Formats: sequence, C-alpha cells, structure tokens
Amino acid sequence: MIRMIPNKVNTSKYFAFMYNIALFQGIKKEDLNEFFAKMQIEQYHKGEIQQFNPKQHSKLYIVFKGTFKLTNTNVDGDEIVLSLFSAGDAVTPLYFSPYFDVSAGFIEDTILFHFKENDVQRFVKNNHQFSMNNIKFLANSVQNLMITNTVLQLKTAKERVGWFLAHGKINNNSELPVSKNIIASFLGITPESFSRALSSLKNDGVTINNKIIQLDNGDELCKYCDRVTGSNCSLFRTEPCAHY
Amino acid sequence: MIRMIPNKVNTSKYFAFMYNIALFQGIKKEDLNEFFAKMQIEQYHKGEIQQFNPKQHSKLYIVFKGTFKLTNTNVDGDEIVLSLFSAGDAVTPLYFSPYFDVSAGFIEDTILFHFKENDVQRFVKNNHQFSMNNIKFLANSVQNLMITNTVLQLKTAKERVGWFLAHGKINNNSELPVSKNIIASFLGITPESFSRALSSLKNDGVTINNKIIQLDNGDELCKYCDRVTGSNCSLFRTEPCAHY
DNA sequence: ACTAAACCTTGATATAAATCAAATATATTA
DNA sequence: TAATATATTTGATTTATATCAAGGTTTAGT
Repeated sequence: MIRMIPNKVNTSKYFAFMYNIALFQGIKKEDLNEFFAKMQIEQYHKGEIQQFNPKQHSKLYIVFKGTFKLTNTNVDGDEIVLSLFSAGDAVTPLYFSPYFDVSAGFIEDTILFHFKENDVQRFVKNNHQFSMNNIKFLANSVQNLMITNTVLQLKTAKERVGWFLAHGKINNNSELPVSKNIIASFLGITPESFSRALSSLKNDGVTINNKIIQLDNGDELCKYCDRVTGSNCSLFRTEPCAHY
Repeated sequence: MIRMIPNKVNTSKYFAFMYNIALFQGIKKEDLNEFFAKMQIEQYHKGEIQQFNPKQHSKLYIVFKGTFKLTNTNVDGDEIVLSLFSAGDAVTPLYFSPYFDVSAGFIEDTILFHFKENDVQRFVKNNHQFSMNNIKFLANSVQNLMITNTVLQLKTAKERVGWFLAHGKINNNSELPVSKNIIASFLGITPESFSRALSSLKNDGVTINNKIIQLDNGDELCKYCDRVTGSNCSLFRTEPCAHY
C-alpha cells in the first residue's frame, strides 16, 4: 500500500468526486471542504490483501477507483466474499468489533480515500446532516445484507446467479463486475456450479460474452429479482415483473 | 393488535426498563422522559402476523416482553426467518425501503413500545448522543448480519446448529429461545436436518432436554463459535477456544 | 508474441441435506 | 382430562450441488 498526499490538480478532481457520494449529500460545501482536507489517499495493487484490524483501521473509506472484495476466512481456511466494492462505495470498518476479522482483497489496482476515526467522530458530532447520512447508509447496508441473506437461504444455484445478474442489469451494469469465481464465492456456490447455472440460463435467453450480459428479450431475469432492487427497474410492476 | 395508553403505575415500570436499552444510553433523563412520553404500547397475540409495510410502520420498536421473528416470504411462499427478537431488542423498520416486505410473526404474546417516525427523526436531530447510539446500533446490526451470512455460507447443518447453540450459551441463554423449527428456518435448514444435527451433537456431549442445553464438559461448542461472539466468552483465548 | 499462470468449462462421481412418509411426543383447547 | 393440533423424530429415497479430474480458454508479464 502506498500513501499519497493529493496535489492541487488532484484535489479539485477528488473533491468533485466526493461531492457526489451519498454520505456527503445535503452538507454545505464549506463544511465538506474542511472535512475533506483531512482525507488521505491510499493506493493498493491488484492481489494485495489488507486486514481490517480495527486497531489500525478504525476509519471511513471511500472507493475512488478500482474494486475490492470484503472477505472473511473460516477455521478451515475457506474464504467467503461478504461484499464487493467499487468506485463510489463506502466502507466503515470504523464501526466493526475489534474481533471481527474481515479483510479487503484488491481485485484491481485501487485508490481509496480514508478518514481517521477521530475526524469522522467529530464530523458526526458537529454536523447533523452527516450523522443522518451515516444512519441512512448503515440502514441501507442492513437492508442489503438481509436481502443477501434471503437469497443465500432460499435460492438454488441458478436462482442465485439469476438474482445477481438481475441486480446488475437493473443497476445498469451489463458487465460482470468481477471474475466469475469471485461472484460464485459471494453467492455461496462453487465456480463449477456457477458455470453450470450460466449454461442453463443460456437456454432461457441469457448469454454472457466476455463478461457482457446479453438478454434475448430483456425480461428473462425478471423472475429472479427481489422487490427492493426491482423497485428501481423500468419494468417494475409491468407484466413481466415478478412483483406485478 | 391492541393499542394501549400506559397508566401511571405502568409508566414508571416501562421507563425503568427503557433506561437500560442500549439505544438510550448516555442521554440525559429529562431528554429521555420527554421522548418516552410519546411512546405507544402495542400488544400482540401469539400467532399474529404483522406486515412491516413502511407506510404504516415507519417506526422504532422496542420489545418489552415476548418474542417474535422477522420473516421474509419468497415467491414460492417459503418463509425464511431473518432474525429473532426478544425483550430489550430494538427494530427499526423506520429505515427500510417501502418495497422491502418483511413481516413480524409473533411467537408469544408480545408487548412492543413504539415511536413514530417524526418523533424519532426529531430526537435524532436534536440529540447527538441518540444519533450516535443509532449509528452504533445499526453498525452492530450490519456486523451481526455479516456474521450470519458467513455462517449460512460456510457451515454444514451440524456446524450451523453448533454455532447457534454456542451463541446462546455465551449470551447466557442455556434455553432455546424459540421452537426448533423456527431456529432451523433461521439457520436455513429443515427441521429434520436440525433434529439430526442435534442427535449427532449428542454424541459429542451436547444434550437438549426440554429446550435446556446441557454440556458434559462445557467446551463442546467452542469449535463452532465465531470470533466476535467468542470475545464475550469466559473461555475466550484459553486452550479449548477456537480462537486460541 | 510467447509463456506461465489463472480462470473457466465439462464430465463423472460422491455426498449432505432435502423431501416424503409415518410414528411419536408435546402443547393447546374444550 | 380428553381431544386435537402442532412439533419433533426417525427412516427411506431423491436430488442438487460439492468434489474430483482433465481439458480448454483467457489474462498477465516478460
């Protein structure tokens, strides 16, 4: 990991990016600028793994560029992917227990902005909107994890893959965000099952070429979609929708 | 569901209970009393099901008495248990998406205290400690859900049951909090598999009699324990501990 | 552009847990 | 307390997916 100090050119670029992050919406620019002045930049290389030991990592991170997976390793050494992060996402190991040992595994070269615990705490304390945004952010994480939970308990391998693809499609990612084996691990299945699920979906009109998802009709994934994700879909509550 | 207005005797009992809830720690009693004055009491009977439609239920609930399960039903009609709540727990459907359709299923006669959205929002806005407590509460939920997630992806049926029992043991519940089939659903397995897992655990020295968990040695469940839960265990980092 | 490594697919087989079915135990209600 | 409903256990069978194994493809680095 390399720490950098932003130069002037970068600063304006970085700040412009940060103004659009959900966590910072509705806050006066002068307050944000004061807070952003404290941010540090960390650069990670593909393949690096960073323990989220809260002693060193009681922080707030924003992903500026790149992709990483949040993982947890069990006693047997098996790794599971808890979630995936890319540009614009926020992570708050700030609030994790010191005994919760998750790691960040960098899938691409990645640039993170980070804030130290004290600075975040102070900003939460002094800025009501920021504290509200934190609440919204965390509540949203709770909801997403509950949905993931449902998917993991309920679905067959094919349904899980279908759900993942539907999710991506609705959020306008017609491209797989990471390699198939990482998605498989996130969905709690093996790469082999993932591959077989995809070949079964191919018969239903869902093709993946070079990580690009293509649909024959456009509604092939509707049956796999959850209601919260679906509410952002252009087909929501129209005839093909599962929640019609 | 029955709505009640607390009478004077109840009020002092209820308030005393509420002062101990994590969400209200570190807040001046006068501020709490003002907030608590707005609380309503809802009484539910065993077997009742209540949709958490956020239009009607944009609220904060505290469980005073009883037990309920938060459930989600899929397209096939299968029900999965997302989490279990009992006295002292808090639920904040306040922050759920209107499209996230979870229900509360009451397992015993239950008394909930509830606060309306506007009152909560105002208190969050005016009381910094309360907003911090909300952040902590939600962050803790995030962490617990991530742990549940790991358990659901990683463990065999026996390991899941072992984890659940270890969890209960460490939190001093040597009694199963709900019936076995509800726990099975929470763990994402069938009642049959749950039963077989228990009979396998019996060979390892874990017996369940009338919902009471008994351990021959006391360390039989250590191998199933996660690190965060384990950090509250008297055996943490001693020889039998999985995280030694 | 070449080579090595990482990733993906396909097939054969094994296996854990679901399903189906029936019996037993426990809890609830009249 | 009996009658009924609900929950739990146990056994037999099926099934989805993991595992094992090998071949093919893509990616990354020199």
